[in-house]
Amino acid sequence: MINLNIYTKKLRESGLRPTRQRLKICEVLFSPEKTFHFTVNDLKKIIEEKLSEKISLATVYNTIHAFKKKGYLKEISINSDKSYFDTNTTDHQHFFDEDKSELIDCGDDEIDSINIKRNITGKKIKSIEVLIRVASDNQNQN
Amino acid sequence: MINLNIYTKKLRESGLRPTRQRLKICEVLFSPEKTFHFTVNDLKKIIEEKLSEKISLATVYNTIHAFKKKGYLKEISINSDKSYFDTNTTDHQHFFDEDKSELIDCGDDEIDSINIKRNITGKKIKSIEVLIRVASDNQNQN
DNA sequence: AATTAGATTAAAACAATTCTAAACTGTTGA
DNA sequence: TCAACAGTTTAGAATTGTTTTAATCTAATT
Repeated sequence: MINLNIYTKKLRESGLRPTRQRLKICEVLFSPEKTFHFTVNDLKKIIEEKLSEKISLATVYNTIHAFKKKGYLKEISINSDKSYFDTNTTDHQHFFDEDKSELIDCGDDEIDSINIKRNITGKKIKSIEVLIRVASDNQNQN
Repeated sequence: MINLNIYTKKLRESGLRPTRQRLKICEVLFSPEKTFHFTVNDLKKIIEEKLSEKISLATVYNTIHAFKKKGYLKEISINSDKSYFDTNTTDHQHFFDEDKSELIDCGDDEIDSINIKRNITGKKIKSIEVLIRVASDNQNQN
């Protein structure tokens, strides 16, 4: 399998050994042509149901965290009980569909670049995150 | 006390009866000249320590939620274990100081207005939230 | 004052995440 | 190749923020 080396490399670069479970995580995260958004539970389910590999939550969490730290994954800020991750690590923003609790990418060409005219003394900007909340027109918006 | 009527009004408009505990919450939230950011625990502590009023978490939560629903408070999206609220309900954005886990207001004049060039079919934009993460220059940024 | 609808509370329940400790496995070096 | 070690997996326990519950209390209404 051609991808195995790529996965192994990503794992090693993240400070992790390539184990059976972790390679399955890589398969899910890094083989699709398209990037996607997921929660930890989504990922666990995919691995157990589609790839028939038993995996514990702890393993999913520690691998995800290492990838995030290394920059192979991004975490998206939403007020939600769960954490959402994105396999697209390039600079881009998101819509959040409140009806479906689902993230939608917002291309750089779909939003004007953001210009911040202020500095916090002694601090450096680490990231600029934009979240555009959307919901169906006719919805109760409590 | 002049403010009592204002507090009572806000509570009633939020569908709540003005009780001793809730009036204390109002005192904390709505009497300061300046708006501020807080977590539920911050609020509980202030009420118990500064105003010497015993209050249960459940009461804090239900009151905060009613105020949020009514629009008297805003919740800020941060990836954090806790929820952050803002007594400033006008349209504005935030810096998040990762060193101190602290929100800082970003005035409308400090950021260019955001222009989204895309519509999600059948959906309406509910809000546009910008979070600018900052941290001290020399910090390990794991 | 009595009634009632809503509020308060401590404690239990809950859900996401983190931690733990024991069993297991990849890696290294003899 | 194999022993030994360091890192990994796992189930389950612990933790944390938040929500729910059910009993008691209180504000509003009569």
